[in-house]
Amino acid sequence: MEQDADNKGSIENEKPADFVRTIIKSDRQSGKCGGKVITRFPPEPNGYLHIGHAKSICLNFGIAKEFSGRCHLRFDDTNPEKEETEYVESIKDNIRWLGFDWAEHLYYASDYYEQIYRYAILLIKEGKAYVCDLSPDEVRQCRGTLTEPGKESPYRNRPVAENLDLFERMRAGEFEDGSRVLRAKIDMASPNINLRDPVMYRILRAEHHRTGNLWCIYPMYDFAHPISDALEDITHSICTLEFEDHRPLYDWFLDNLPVPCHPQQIEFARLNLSYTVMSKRKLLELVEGNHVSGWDDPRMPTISGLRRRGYTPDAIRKFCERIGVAKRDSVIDMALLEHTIREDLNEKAKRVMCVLRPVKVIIDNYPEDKIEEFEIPYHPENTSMGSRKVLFSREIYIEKDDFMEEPTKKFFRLAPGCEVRLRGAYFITCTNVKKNGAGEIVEIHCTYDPATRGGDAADGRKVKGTLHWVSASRSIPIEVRLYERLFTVENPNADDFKEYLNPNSLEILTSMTESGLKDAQTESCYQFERQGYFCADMRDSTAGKLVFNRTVTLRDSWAKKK
RNA sequence: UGGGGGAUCGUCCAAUGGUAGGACUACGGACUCUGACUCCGUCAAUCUAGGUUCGAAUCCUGGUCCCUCAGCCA
Repeated sequence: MEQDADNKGSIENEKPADFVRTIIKSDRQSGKCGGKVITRFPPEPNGYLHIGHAKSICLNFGIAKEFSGRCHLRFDDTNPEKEETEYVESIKDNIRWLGFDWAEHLYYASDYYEQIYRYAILLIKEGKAYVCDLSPDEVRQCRGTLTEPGKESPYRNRPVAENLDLFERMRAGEFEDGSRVLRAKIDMASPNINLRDPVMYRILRAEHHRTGNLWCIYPMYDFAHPISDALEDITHSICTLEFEDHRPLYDWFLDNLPVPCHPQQIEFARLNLSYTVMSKRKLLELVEGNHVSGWDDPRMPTISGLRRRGYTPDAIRKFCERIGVAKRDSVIDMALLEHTIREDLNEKAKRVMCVLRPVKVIIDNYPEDKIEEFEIPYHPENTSMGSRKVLFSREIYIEKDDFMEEPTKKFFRLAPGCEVRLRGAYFITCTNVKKNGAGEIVEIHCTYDPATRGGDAADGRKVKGTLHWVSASRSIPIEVRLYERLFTVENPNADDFKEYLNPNSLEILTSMTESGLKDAQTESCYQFERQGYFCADMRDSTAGKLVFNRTVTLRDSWAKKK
């Protein structure tokens, strides 16, 4: 029994399993479903996937892998009014990009329409479903409230033959949209409102993204979902907490239908992240209200947005692993996501120098037409990443923030009379500054020490500060997009959430970087030293002008001191 | 005020009757050709009141608070 075909990626002996894995483990031990584990990720193709979906994807695909099972991708496309092919394509892309593979197990609830219909007929024949002619409004009124039971529909006890006839004519298109529904005959007095004769089918003349105009009746989620799961031989149907109340209905349908198996529904708490919103409705509003540039705006918590921002699949998967899975409502600190991407990129990203907000430095004792070449490693801790050549000249740019005319006590960057190191090049000392009429510094004058070539002093003297720099004449301009959190408050999940939009969530700069970066591939990530991690934008970069998105800043303990 | 869930450091997750532990954050410090990374350290929690027990975050009873459900959405 305990043979280890299931060892690869197995978690069975590792750190404490979450409650879902604990259930699955014990199901396997008891031999339930023959020890098989088949999960599914069932998105509705009515929007883009976000990091919350990534949690579910990692859970479902992760479990399948760990238990040597499989995970299906199934589009839950039972509402043609909202669903589009554009969304199914983006969803597939996102899942593949995250590193998961559904192999040949790609399904659509719409593939099961005929079977679902036959099951409905079966329920009618057994007197467990009926056609109801009440209007939507009347249905609502009869449903009762949280504290009062509902009233039975006057159509509840229609003869089977009449129900059969009516339902077939519903399918045939004889009735108007909304004029009738098929309902399960369960219990109008149930304290669980989902059991008060829920609607199974509605009449809806809308073109479906896959079935076109073949159908004018569509099954509801509650009816289609358990059947779809069962038809696919799903063993564990993992969903979010709000479906907990639906589980008795899920089970009722499966118990009353001759389905091949009865999957177990397990609910977990959805992901919430601080400083952002996660509901599709709110994200859609941001897109449609042009508060962001689209679903893939780098400020969006969508998979596409995170990708454009420079997040890696590895980091997202790691993040999902770290946040855990439980049943209590929670809000994950955005700082954890940021920590995870820093950790990943620290290892992977090549270091280069880019001066975000340039100010000119003139090295007065450096020959006017001399150009030197310095070979600087791409990564201080990983020589296998190689190195690049950086050109040095008499006039360079440094960061505006790296100079203070009247330095504060702990400031150990450039200031009049102070010596600093230019990364990989020379020590320089500031002699004086030139200002314009408005009092702004336009030139910083320095001298360099030829005996510090390469960045180390022959006499062993130390400097406290090391600055990044770029040759004024041999650097290239790039567009840099500095992103910050989308919202100004930790929890913007109120109706007026747009009031909390951060007006400074995007700042666009023209910056100067090493000329070698002109060949940067889109989506490649770099660390701009002392600034942060940046990623060549996959959409707006052109041959003439590269655009870099700031993925995340470096931790900055200096900024905190200030 | 019906039903279904949930309450552990500031935040997330563990501990399943036997020393409340880890991660993130924050704050110190060491190191440093990135004020990064790394390393070390500090602060910090069992919703509440009873009960069972040698022993309770865990079991029992009462209370409190939070989430969720009244779509022909999923």
